[in-house]
Amino acid sequence: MKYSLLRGMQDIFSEQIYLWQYIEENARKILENFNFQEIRTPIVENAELFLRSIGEDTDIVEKEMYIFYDKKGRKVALRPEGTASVVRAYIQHNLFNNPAPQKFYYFGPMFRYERPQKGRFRQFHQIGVEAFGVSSPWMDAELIYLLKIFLEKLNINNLIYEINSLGCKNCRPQYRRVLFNFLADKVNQLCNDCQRRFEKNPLRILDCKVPSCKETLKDIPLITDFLCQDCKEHFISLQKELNEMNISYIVNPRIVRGLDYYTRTVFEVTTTMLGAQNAIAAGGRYDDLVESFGGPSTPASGFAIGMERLVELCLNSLSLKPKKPFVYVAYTGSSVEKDARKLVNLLRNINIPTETAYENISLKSQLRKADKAGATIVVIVGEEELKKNVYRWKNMKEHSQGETTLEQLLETIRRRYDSE
RNA sequence: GCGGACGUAGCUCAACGGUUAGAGCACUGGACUGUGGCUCCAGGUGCUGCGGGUUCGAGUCCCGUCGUCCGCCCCA
Repeated sequence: MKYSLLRGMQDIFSEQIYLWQYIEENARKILENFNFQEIRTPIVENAELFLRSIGEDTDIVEKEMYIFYDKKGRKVALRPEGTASVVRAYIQHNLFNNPAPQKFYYFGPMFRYERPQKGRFRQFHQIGVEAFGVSSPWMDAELIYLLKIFLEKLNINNLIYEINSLGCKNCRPQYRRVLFNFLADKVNQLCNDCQRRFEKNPLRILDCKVPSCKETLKDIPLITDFLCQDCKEHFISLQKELNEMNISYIVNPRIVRGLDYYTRTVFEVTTTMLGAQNAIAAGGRYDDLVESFGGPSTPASGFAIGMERLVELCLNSLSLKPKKPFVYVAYTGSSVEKDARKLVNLLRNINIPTETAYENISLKSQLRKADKAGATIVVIVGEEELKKNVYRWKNMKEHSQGETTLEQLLETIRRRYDSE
């Protein structure tokens, strides 16, 4: 083998692709019921777009970005996530002039240069959703509700929904100070990772899993006790609305997200089925991001679902029947090949999935192929039958066969196919 | 970025450092000259991931590299 897949990349085909298509079709249907519109943004963008929105001190920016320079020396990047691009598009096309809310969804590949594991790839895919112009917690609740009915539609249960509020630019700085003071004299009792986090991103210390840190930090101040009045009310309303919608969730004040732009609501949907990569969807509110990119002050909220992880769960929760041809056209020799070709095209033109051998091989082989392909009806275009102006048909499931005229053949196939 | 395991046929896996590397499933053809599945027969089933090294001799031992998996970091 001369060439093989780059590390962390994958080919998606055969059984898996049916799942991908099924998931995408269902996502589209549900998202459009909620009046989200699809948006397609480029995979390559100015690197600064991501560096500034995600945050310079985050892992994504520090070690995971695919950055390179194009022929004009522009610093560009493969997108590591979708929100920044949609925000860019929202501002660039003045979509804030349209009536709020403006709601978008996208499917597509994202790129992060990480060490691959199960459920973690360098090119991975997300279904993303972004809603602009609404600050009401109703929108946050709606996003979580949307996630829930989508995942239920895919028959995935046993998921854990966790929410938190990270406050806003008014209350978070105060919390940071409290946190800093609390941690200042404990730093050298913490694990190496936490000591590093203390310098760079103290919030991350909250979800450290090292037992000794957990012990040292059991009385750590929590953001939820320091929210300003508006943030507190926002968070309480969100919970009320989730209750109304019968969504069971956990308030986890230790959830912090890996991107810096979040404000107020953040949430995660996790599973215990995927090992270390347990997050299957996550998102939150980012009320300051549009303005920080030069747009008008615009509240916004969104989330992303990890396709590969979703597909992994669907392998257990769904069993899809593979796509098969309904009719297989076999023929008995080169003298009737042209007639077979005509029939194949005729069937396809009336939307009957049809397969054939394309080559002059024995009838036995053709029937074998028809069987392997899962065709229900085989039509045999035979020299003897053509002399009588009829086609031979064979029902592979009922083990019956007979001869019939072209019109009757098409009519019967049509009726049988439609009743499947 | 750090630590560990693994890599043999399309797939699942065997082979004490010692002949020409095997089994099942799948695949192709035939028995059946114009009729699938079942059975039987015959067969590609292969640069043992790749490149070096040790050795009389390497699928096996060593080094490098590529890839997969697991844990950490982190994330979807």
